[in-house]
Amino acid sequence: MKKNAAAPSPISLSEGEYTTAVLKAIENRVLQSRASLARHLGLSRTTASTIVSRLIGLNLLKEKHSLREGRGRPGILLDLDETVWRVIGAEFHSGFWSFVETDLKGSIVRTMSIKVDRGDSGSFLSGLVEGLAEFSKDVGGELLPAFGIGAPGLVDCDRGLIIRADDLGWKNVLVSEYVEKKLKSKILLINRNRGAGLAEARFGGGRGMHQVVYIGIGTGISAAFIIDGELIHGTSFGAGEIGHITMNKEGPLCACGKRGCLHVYSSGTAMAKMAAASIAEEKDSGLENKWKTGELADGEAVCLAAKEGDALALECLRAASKYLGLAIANIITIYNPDKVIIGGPIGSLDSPLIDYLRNEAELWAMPHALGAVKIERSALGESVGALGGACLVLDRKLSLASMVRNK
Amino acid sequence: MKKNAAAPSPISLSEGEYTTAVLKAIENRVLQSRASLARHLGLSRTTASTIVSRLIGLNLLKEKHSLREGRGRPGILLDLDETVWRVIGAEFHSGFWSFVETDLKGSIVRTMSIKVDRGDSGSFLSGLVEGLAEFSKDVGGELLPAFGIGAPGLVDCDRGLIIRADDLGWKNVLVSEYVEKKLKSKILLINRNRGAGLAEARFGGGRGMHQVVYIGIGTGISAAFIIDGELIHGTSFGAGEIGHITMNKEGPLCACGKRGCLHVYSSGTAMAKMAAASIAEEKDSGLENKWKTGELADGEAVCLAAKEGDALALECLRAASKYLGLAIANIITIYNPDKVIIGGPIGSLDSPLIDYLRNEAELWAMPHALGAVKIERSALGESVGALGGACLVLDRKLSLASMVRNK
DNA sequence: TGTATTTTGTCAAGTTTCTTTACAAATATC
DNA sequence: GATATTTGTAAAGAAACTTGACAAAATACA
Repeated sequence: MKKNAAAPSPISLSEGEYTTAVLKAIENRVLQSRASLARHLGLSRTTASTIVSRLIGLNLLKEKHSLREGRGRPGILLDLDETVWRVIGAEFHSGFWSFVETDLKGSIVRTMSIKVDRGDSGSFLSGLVEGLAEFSKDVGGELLPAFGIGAPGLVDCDRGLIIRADDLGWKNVLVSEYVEKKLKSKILLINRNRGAGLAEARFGGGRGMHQVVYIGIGTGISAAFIIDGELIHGTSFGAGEIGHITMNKEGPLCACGKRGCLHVYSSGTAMAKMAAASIAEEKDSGLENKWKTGELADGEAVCLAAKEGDALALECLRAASKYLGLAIANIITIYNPDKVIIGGPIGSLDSPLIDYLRNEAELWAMPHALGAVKIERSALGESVGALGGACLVLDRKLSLASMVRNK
Repeated sequence: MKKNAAAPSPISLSEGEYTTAVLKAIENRVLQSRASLARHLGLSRTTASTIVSRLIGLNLLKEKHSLREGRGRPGILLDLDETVWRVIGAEFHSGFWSFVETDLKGSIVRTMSIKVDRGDSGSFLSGLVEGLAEFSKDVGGELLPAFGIGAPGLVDCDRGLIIRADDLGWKNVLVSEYVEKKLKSKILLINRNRGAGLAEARFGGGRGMHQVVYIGIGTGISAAFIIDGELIHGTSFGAGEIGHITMNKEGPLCACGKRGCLHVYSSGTAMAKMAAASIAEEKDSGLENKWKTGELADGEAVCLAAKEGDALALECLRAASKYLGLAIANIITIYNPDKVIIGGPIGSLDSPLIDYLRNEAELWAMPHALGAVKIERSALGESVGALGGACLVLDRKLSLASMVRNK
């Protein structure tokens, strides 16, 4: 019988519904012995046992010490097996490719960074291929056969392409297609800020939370919304673009053509401009020296100066917080999350920014929603965007691991 | 063997994973013959056939005419069976309980409305019980044994209680517990505006859409976010409370204690106040007459006057749209929906409001997100909140129907 | 027109998945 | 130390899904 040529791809109900459920339950640290898994998932102990055996066989789970509690025979604790499989994620950021190798628990075991010399999308792609090939050589375990990539710009996750990245001047960069051809390995693409948010929600301060909002502050501002560990993409992969919400219709002109975007008030770029303007008015600041000696006073420099107590820098942060704090307050009111994580190159710095934001948000958010939320600084380090890429691979660990083992 | 007393309720993987999938596929009008269902869900034709037989046996599906297309034997089209089961939903609104009876497709076949004399939560509850008992008598089919209720205020859907309803002065109204005791039937509770949004997303203009935003405009303003037909509740059931986002820190004082909430600019209450103030300044308006003869010029009256071309009323709508349109623009930018539905007692009126809102939103939303969205007026009629309640019952139609048939 | 081709829906038989029943092992309680 | 309780696994049985076969109902083509 010939197969229907025009057949749509089947809606896969995931391989072994219960197997996925068991893995998820253990990841979420809900319950851990075979018997408690069975109760929790409404399965017989026997079935839970056979599923666990299969997962142990795939090196996805392992047994830990016994759980001594209650009356009868103690159960054997189960946990993700972080000793065998390894995952590679990558992120492109300000001219560099960063790579991370993680275990199944999302712990980073190795990193690498390479510079991409030119700014065109071709160099971006070849840099990625070379970096992945190089970085894959020294993997300290078995590699799950996929790479998760955090890319700049508007990303079509389904088709694996960058629809456009305006600051870089790119359009329709077919990342997955190109890299998959070169490396014969599945490529999973995501916007780097959404990836960072996903990583924070899964492995950072958002762990175990219900609705997480990640606010990434760098040269721009971007958000990610994660519900029960799943990212909200939006209809055309644009959910989270808070940098260009309008805070003030009569505000300064933004690069996007509109007036009064959040971006012109609270981004790293905005902070740097504000500092420069103040310095031009010859206010006293530590930044002045650097500025005069030719160093670029970017948003990060302003934050670090603020941390040292520099009055001018503190004023810049306070001004930026007024608008971003209000935006966060409104997001809390609208969306009722249980965690807001402030991250990105600027947001994750140890500066007074987080306190300013919290104060401002507490002033304007609705009490009921405010009572349910915690606003925290990012807990994960530098490579969080690449870790976000790794999350995409980890989502598929069951099918990837069985693919490797069955061939 | 005694059951574990402290056992948490099992995560039911829904009864028959594939059965649910088949029902969903037919609801979404994706595919309709047994064979195409099988392909779509990755099942054998035999299994699809047996599942369909069971669903037909439960009167959830029925066969329609044959599908004549392509080469071979034509498949038999399947559709929801709207002739047997009936669902009852209810909504409380401005002192009235509204009831709807619907079929499995969410079509309203009968309605009823009763007045609740007093404003206390006791009368609210007894009115509901009496209304449900009364309305259930004349059901034109078999009743799915649950009632879906759209209630005012902040609703805990899991526990079936109104946490609080500030405008009514209620706190901790245990709706489900009370009604279930009286009527021996399962009660499913939801906030009436979220219910309305859910109904619009499922059966109104949001049908088949990915991410729907419903904006309900009445005396207050409230939103609902629906992704793939599922409502976003928020961590503490507060998602959607856009009435109290801050539009202007120096704005007028709101009843909530903050300044410049969307509520004080764009709600029905705000429109009415604006109109009254303008009339006090003796501007010319059709409203003036009604106002002077003692009729309350509420937001709906303002909208209707605006529709008739009244200059003063038009000005009120335009002013209200400036803020609400901006809020909608920002929601579009942040959330990237494919449909924004303007509803509620005021939003669903045939007035110029929708055009004003659209114009304003188009001015301020990010082009990429704007290109993906359509802003439309509510398509469903009056009883949309009660229909939202019915949605909750329809979500459980499989288990409810099999419960009835197996006992 | 008649025959070949294609696709659907269903039956019977076979496979896989999950459950039930039973039991040894490991701990707490009395 | 005896009893009660809970865990993990094995063997047999039940349920769910697949395979292969076939009649039925349409189109395509000679």
